[in-house]
Amino acid sequence: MTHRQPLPADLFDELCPSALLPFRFGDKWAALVLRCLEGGPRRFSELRVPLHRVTPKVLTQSLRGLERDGFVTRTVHAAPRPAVEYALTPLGRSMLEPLAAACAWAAEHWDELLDARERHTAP
Amino acid sequence: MTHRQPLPADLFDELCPSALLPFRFGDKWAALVLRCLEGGPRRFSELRVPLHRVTPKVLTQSLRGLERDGFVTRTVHAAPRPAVEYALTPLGRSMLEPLAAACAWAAEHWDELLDARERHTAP
DNA sequence: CAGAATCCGTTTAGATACTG
DNA sequence: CAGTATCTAAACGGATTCTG
Repeated sequence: MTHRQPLPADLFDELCPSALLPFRFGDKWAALVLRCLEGGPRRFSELRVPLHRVTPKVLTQSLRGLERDGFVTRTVHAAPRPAVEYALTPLGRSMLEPLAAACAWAAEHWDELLDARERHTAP
Repeated sequence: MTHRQPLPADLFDELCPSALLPFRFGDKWAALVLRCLEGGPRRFSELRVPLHRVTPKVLTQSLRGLERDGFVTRTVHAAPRPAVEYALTPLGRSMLEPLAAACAWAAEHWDELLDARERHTAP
């Protein structure tokens, strides 16, 4: 016996798109945005500080995507002064847990990955 | 007090790229490929079956990326007959756990997300 | 068998500047 | 303040064809 269990005939029927979703549930910055909202609602300009390397256009895109998928809400306050607040929905909040697990993994294995990458380019 | 804790000044220093990594650690199919290798080494043509919707080029790209980052190994066997086997490294295997958590989340909340998306396009 | 080569269309990101 | 508008560049994904 050279091989163990057979693979399913079509992984898309089995896993897709659910398996893909958490890894591509939006755009490049979605994960970071969600984490920024962990501590409570934030305004656009507040989010721009930690994400200052993301242009406003891209940040807006990201937020729109997350809003569309039900991860965050967008609330406009006219008074006392113009402001827009983004907040996590229960769905968005429920995503924080697997997200944190993935981030913890990354933090722990980041070095190994960099080593592997370096070894690959300069053997 | 309108707001809670302050956000870090630069999320990139704090989290990036580690926070981004698990969500974009390669390409679109990387997660699926890793899951295919969970049960043991597989040959290219074996992987093509469950991933038959991915063209060989893209699958190769994916595998090369995973190899570069130390998630999988690529072994060429000349005898008894030409074959190439891909297998998980310990690093790749360690990724399976957070991956499974994320997939479980997706399976559980997939409906909610679809609902949200539908409600958004057709309110 | 296990890809490589080529071409191509779409999506995504980023820079820059401007506005209700 | 909270974006929008434009433009450009790159990445990504896919179809097709070919090869050691």
